[in-house]
Amino acid sequence: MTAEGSPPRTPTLGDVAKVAGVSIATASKALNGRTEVKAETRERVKRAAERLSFSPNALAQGLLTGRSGTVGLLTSDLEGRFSIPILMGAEDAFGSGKTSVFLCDARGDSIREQHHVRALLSRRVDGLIVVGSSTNPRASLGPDLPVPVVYAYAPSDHPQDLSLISDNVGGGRLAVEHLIASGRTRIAHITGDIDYSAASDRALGVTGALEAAGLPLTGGRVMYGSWNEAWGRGAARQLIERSPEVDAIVCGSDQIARGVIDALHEQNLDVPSQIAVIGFDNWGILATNSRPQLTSVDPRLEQLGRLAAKRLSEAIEGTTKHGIETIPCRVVTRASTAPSN
Amino acid sequence: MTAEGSPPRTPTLGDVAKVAGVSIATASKALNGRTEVKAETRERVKRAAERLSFSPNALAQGLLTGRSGTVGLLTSDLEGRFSIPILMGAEDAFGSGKTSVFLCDARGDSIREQHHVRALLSRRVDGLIVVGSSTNPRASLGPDLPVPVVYAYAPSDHPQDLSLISDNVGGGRLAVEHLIASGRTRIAHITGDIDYSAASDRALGVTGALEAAGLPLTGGRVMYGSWNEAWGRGAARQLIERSPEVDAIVCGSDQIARGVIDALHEQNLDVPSQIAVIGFDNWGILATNSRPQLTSVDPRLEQLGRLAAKRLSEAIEGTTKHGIETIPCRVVTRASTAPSN
DNA sequence: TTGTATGCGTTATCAG
DNA sequence: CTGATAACGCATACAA
Repeated sequence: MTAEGSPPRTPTLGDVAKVAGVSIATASKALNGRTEVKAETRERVKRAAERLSFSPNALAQGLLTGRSGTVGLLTSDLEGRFSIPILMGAEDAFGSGKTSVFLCDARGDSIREQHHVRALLSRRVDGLIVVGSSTNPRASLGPDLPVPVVYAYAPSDHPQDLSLISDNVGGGRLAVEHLIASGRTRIAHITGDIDYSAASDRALGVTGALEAAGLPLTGGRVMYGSWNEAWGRGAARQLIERSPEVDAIVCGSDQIARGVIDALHEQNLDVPSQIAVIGFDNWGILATNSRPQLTSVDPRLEQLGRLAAKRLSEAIEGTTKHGIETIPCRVVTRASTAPSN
Repeated sequence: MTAEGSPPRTPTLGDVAKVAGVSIATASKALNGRTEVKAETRERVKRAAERLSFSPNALAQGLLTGRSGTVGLLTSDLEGRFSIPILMGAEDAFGSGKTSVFLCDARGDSIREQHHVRALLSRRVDGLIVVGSSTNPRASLGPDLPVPVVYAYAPSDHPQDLSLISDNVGGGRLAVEHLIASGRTRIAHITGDIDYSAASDRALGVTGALEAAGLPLTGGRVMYGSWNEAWGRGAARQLIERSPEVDAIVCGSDQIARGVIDALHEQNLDVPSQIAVIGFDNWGILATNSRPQLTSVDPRLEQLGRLAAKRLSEAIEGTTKHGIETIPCRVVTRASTAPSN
């Protein structure tokens, strides 16, 4: 029982000092591992802190040091499957250290975004990560923010900003190279909305790799459409009708790939023995539930998030980069592209 | 050009006061809408603040008031599809107001969780939301935290805590009632791992509603298995073999439902004219890409998140609740359960 | 080696 | 109506 109904505030450094029988300054030095403190005293202070379950007030520390140890993560569509892995990677890269992440979802509304930026700045975040909802460039937050900003997934439209994106052209190329290595030569490409750079960039990689290998694009042209299964089904049917010789299909997304596989099954075409299918995104829940399981190009979004955290930390420390930095994709091989023989 | 190489610090209230030609105290009152300020003075201060793009230092405010205006959101599996909508709902419910959300992912590791809790407490969050990764009860953070805690999705195992969950029993009931209303009478139930209360609770609702309607459970027993498409396919095949009279299947998840529909198509059974299928979770990407589109029981996770934010705010204001609070599910009707005639 | 004093940016109290 | 001044909790320069 404590002496006189003392209010159960959360303990301060002063409380620790009192218990340890030292001054606040000494307590501070002891807990922060400064050398100018007798070992025995340090022990006493540490025990006192332990006993009170003292935890330093980060607000006070931040006020004093000018560093809050927090960053803002501004996303445009949490429900979208792209933000999440990036967010996880970033949170992870920061998490274990001493910086915490404020999460803000602007719902694609720029007013709300401004609102969030203001709130974040008011909380004196040390930096900002802006995660876009598509691969298309997005409006810059502007050059005159008081803290560094890193853009991930959707690059900023301002070249002076630092943007981190995965290499979609390279991803398309990887897909084709993987299929060729699996013995395929009559390769078609079914993808999403042409207005998305994710579609056009991947297509660029696909056609480029085919050219480099001296192979034609089966079907004669890239089949642009929508990012969903229905388009995958429809496009696959068209393709089979017009180019029955096709032996592999690069799909612009895993959803499209699911639709494609569905349609091929309907036509009694076996995957992969007759036609190989490779998706894009490596979205686990789709790829592993597919029958057969779906080989897919992985844009490594989590790694993108990690890199964003890293670059932001560097910028906070003073080392600023500019322009667009790209990270390579990789192919995750599953059953849908097994060699046909 | 500023007078003499003045350092471009972020402006403080003092700077605003100086520009406006008033004292700091007056500036504070003017900006905070206190009445004891001449209208003309207030205008002058506001313009000065505007001109300097002044934003009050939330750290200082928090230090003074003892309220940081932040909460911690502790999740166990960000990649899981359940945390995200809850997180969105919570972020949304707080977001527009004056409280910001710290996001922490413990990756299901209780050590990491403790670590995060400590960090959050150090940042003087005003409260905590703990989002579980399954519907099964999880370990309480304990009764002696200095801030209120609300558990969402996974209830705490400590009855004194407040837990918010969706009504899975009711959801199972709703599914059956929906099918009966659509003219189905020979209803089976294929669901996930029996060790998940999500499975057993929903099954309870299904069997309860059937009994109440005087109908048998087609297939004779609840078919427990795994939460994936493969099990849906396998179970559906078994079911058709053993109980070909079945005219509707309640699935424990949308993934299972996708597998079920897939298997039915393989057997040339039409959905919904011959067999209706209803899923659970209302996971958009699965439900709307299914063919036919999938009717599903929506656990309203986003609303769960909103409620969590609301309850936490109330608790922060001093009104604490205990025990388990349940929110009702709802059926989202799509093509897969259209009446057969 | 330890303690005292100062200030970080704000708000609230009180005196002018 | 306005302006000094004292906190809030902590880290440091400096004095002892």
